[in-house]
Amino acid sequence: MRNRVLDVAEASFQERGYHASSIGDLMAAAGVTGGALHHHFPTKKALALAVIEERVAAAVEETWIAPVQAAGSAREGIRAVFEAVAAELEQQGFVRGCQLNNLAHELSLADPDFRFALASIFAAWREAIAGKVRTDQQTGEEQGTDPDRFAALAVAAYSGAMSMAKTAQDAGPLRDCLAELERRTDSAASLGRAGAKRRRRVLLRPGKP
Amino acid sequence: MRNRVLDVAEASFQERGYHASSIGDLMAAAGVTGGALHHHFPTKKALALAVIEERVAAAVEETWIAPVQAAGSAREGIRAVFEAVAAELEQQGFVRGCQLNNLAHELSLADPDFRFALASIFAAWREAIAGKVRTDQQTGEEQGTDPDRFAALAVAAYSGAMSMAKTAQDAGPLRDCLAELERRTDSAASLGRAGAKRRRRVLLRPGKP
DNA sequence: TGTAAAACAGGACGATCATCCTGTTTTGGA
DNA sequence: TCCAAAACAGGATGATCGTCCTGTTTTACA
Repeated sequence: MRNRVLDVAEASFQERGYHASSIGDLMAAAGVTGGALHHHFPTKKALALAVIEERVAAAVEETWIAPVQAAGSAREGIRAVFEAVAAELEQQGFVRGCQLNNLAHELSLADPDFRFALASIFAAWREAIAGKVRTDQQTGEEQGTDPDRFAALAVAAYSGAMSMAKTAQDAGPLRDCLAELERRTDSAASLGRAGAKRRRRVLLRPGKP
Repeated sequence: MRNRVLDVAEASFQERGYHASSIGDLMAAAGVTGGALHHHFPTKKALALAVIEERVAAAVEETWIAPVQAAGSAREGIRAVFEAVAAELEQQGFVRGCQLNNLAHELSLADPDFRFALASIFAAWREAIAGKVRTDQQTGEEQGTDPDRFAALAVAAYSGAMSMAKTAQDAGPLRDCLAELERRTDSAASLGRAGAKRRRRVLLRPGKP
């Protein structure tokens, strides 16, 4: 029951945002009475904090941290995630945006507790990438790379690309940013590999809302 | 009077967001009665649309488009904007975030009218940078650069860095991303210029909220 | 099996929200 | 000067919000 509430809250917060998600809507969607919800989550803030700490953090872990750590290198991991997310968005035909960024924009200034919880997820995300770069460096790669700065750009590029993709309802910005990151990587590594063909721009069909 | 309403709405939307800004609060802050506000803006949506089209678009024009077009090159313009914004944030000691991104996250999925208005601002922003790159290319520079992809990455990196800066209340991500973008630029251009010294991390004092 | 705590039901509560209404004042052109 | 339109005043209204309250049921353990 508690998990059913978290399920619908997670989905509603991502699609409608925190303030636009009313407790009544969540109760109806989860099939839960007021008393039950109030028992597990005394306030709406408590519910949102649980969503952030239990669901958003897990989503970042699943879609970013684990794949990057499992990849052959930080750069390969980043490319894999960008491509996987872009492909998923194009397949489902709708861009809901990044859960972490959506809530970060709406709640960071609303309450310090929200901000701290969200900031720690950002920090873990960045640190996972930076740590992977440091691992790569032990094999002689990425010698000229500052791990923290590299991680900051990777996270920022993804977050910003998702923001554009959500607004345009088009996964194009993700593919553009990945291509530009890789082109620069190629040049920096002096590989001189020919740039990829110009991708076709996929216009997504509008989704549910 | 109409402008006074737009002033407080613009500020409140950026600091608290759309849904958390009540008409009553805006009326009190602007010193405007309900009748006056309803005369100029029949609905809250109409008010937000006016803020987006008249104020947010102007803010992007002022802080990004004009400086980039006035700069010696696209890369110089981008660096100037990143540094100017980072310096401003550190000086005022508080990160309110990017107006466009804040509203884009909260409103893109809420209403198609909002989404279209926000998407056109993103498009103008990207096109201004891409256009500057094309101008640079006429002088022989940036031959290997795809203007649209380059612009996408610049906008995404800024948007994402601002998102992190807002959540961390620290301008560091902006400086990190700029440094990483420039390092890659240096390598790509084979200039071999020594990387900038590691910047000091400025922890901003908490602001008003 | 007995029992205390946890989990859940379902409605009540005051506050706040966005909108709309009927008037009054101000403005600008004839 | 006249007058119609725009600008503004200020309260009314119904809906919806988040929270809380009093009971009932289920669970876990001794």
